[in-house]
Amino acid sequence: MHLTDGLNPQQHQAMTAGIGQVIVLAGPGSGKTRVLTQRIAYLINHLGVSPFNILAVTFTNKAAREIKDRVHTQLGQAPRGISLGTFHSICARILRREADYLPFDRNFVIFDQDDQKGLVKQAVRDLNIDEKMYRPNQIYNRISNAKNDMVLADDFPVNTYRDEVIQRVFTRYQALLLNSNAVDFDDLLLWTALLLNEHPEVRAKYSQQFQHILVDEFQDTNQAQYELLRHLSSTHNNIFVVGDSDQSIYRWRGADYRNILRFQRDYPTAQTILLEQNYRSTQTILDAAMSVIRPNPNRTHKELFTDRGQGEKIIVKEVFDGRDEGRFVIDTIAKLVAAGKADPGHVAIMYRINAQSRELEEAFLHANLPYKLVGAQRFYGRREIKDILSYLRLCHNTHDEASLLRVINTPRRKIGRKTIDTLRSQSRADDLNMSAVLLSITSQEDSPYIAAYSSAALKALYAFGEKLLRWHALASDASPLDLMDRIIVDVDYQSYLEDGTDEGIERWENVMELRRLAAEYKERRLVDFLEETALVSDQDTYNPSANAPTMLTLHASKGLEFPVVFIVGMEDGTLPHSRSFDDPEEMAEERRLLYVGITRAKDRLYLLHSLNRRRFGYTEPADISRYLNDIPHELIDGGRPSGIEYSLKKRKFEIQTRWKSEIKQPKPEPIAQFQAGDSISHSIFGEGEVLDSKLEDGDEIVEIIFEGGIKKRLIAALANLKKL
DNA sequence: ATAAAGTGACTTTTT
DNA sequence: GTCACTTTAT
Repeated sequence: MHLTDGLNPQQHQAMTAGIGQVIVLAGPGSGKTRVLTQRIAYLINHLGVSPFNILAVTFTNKAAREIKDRVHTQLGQAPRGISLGTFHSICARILRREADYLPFDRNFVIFDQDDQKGLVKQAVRDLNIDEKMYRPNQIYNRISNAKNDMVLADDFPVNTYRDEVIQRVFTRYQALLLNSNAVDFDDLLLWTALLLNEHPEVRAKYSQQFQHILVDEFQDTNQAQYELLRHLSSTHNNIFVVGDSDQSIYRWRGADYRNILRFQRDYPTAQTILLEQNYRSTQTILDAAMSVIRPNPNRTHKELFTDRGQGEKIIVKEVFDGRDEGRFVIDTIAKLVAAGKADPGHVAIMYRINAQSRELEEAFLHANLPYKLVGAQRFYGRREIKDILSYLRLCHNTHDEASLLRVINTPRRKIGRKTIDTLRSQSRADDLNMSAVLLSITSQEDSPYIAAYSSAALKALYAFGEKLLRWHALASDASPLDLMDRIIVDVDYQSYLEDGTDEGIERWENVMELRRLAAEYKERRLVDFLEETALVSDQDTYNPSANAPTMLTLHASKGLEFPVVFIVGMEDGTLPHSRSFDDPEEMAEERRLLYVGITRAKDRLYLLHSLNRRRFGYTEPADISRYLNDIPHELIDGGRPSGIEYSLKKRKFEIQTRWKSEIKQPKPEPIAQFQAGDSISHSIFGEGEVLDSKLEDGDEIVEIIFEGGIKKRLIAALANLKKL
């Protein structure tokens, strides 16, 4: 296949643009990834650029992988030597290589958000600041925002006393990070930008290597990332960026879509290319999307068009509450599938906040239907996974206090709070870190720290310290897998997890899953394993296989597409979220968020709003989202009235009475068919014994222990149980 | 030193 | 209603 096959004139223009600065403003579904990959292939094949001289940056590993795969296909071989990855991973690599210039060594660990919050808390405590007044969470946000804007602790703007306190915490926090030989997520970008800024020779080196720079999702860059790109392109100014300011949804993380304007100002000779033709959605969906985004101020309108035709109208559905919402979604999917109009795997259900997934999940569980969840309780956020990774991190870099604190008494090994406090104060007094004190106690008979402990405490510390020394020695040449196995055996992690509950078994299975991942790093170093596990994102957890509907936040939906999309919770307070009400910039972002969601849909779009919404455990009446009124009636199925004609109170009443009459319908009261002691068989789980059976909400819930000791709670009407 | 019981914040979105 | 963290009891 020739490189230019199937490209429209604008895409072709972008691909073949000369060297220099190019900005591609790409509407949703306009083939921007395609342009990016073909551009890379073009550089290599037509301009004879060595892959070694190309840098392509994305925001997620998934996007990076996708581009890499597609370039591979395009070229017929892997682009060897190309630098292609997320901002964070590219920066981590540079920092390790250039550690000599930096205040940490090349074995630094990367602190994730949990570690960061814990460290802020630590800093607050160290300084004897009231945690109630100065919430670590809030301070963490201020610090993170400052770093994204390239503001260091010394330059932190102080306007109030509170700012002054935050500045002190910031300073302390940064010192603690270095004490652990660690950097946080924000530091990866910040340190790299500072490094390039302050060391012309390093800047020249990388700028000369990366002769051609390509950036995906440019609207999501923050100040640090922008400066980074400026430095990296400083000797040649060959920079090709792709973005869409209407899809900028990470403002709260420091992203600034105005970087697009800055780019055009900083590079007045930049070529601008507009991609407006959409290859994904029906015209109806595009029209709805445009009607939602149009009211945003200060934007250049893009007229999205497609040759796919009008397609189906949009369905707007009012439901009574979250339960009703879930039932409607499931019912509708069932009907579409039965009619052969969609596969379950073609469906996405999107919401504003993660908490909304719960009621939807319950609906699926109740109906006994499978689903996929993106993000939420992510794999790498699980306790058992963090435990094991902390062990590995600690072995790799013993200075890592966050990891030490996590594992020093997990599983319980009689090292309690008092012992840990002593360890901490000793380390602070001598300006060391806690591991250094621990290892001193372990390996030096005349260690000055020994006297402070009881003999029982000393014994416990000694036992752990010795293990740590052995693992640390192993860490330099054993594979990640071997080290992990050694640790798991040495601390008997399995019996710690498996406490006889289903949850314990599940946790152990997760550890085994991590073990499988580690096994893939046989030929690679521990540091690579740790780095890649630290930098996976929720969005990377999306698994397109398995034929089941996907639930995800609107944020997580960016970059994906689905034939059928449900957007639930279209209510003022949820979408737009009430936290955004008082800031016009944030309100504009809420619109963009909905715009992103709508434009994920290829064929069918359902917008649901509920009359009642659960908040803080209590159900409250909710108002329809203002955005629904911006969608013209003719796009909506049934020509449903929108705007002021729409009488909310009347509708509320109708729906409530309808709902009541529905539930009043005499449903035959089921009689419990099973009782404790019955022997039964199940098509999947095999034979088992009933432990308990009770009626809940008109369903018979049976608790069964199957052969092999697996306990399950099943709904009798759905589980198809046979009495034996 | 640990397990149990109680308290209070929290819900926006995440590399 | 839930989680994480703190206090209290053993």
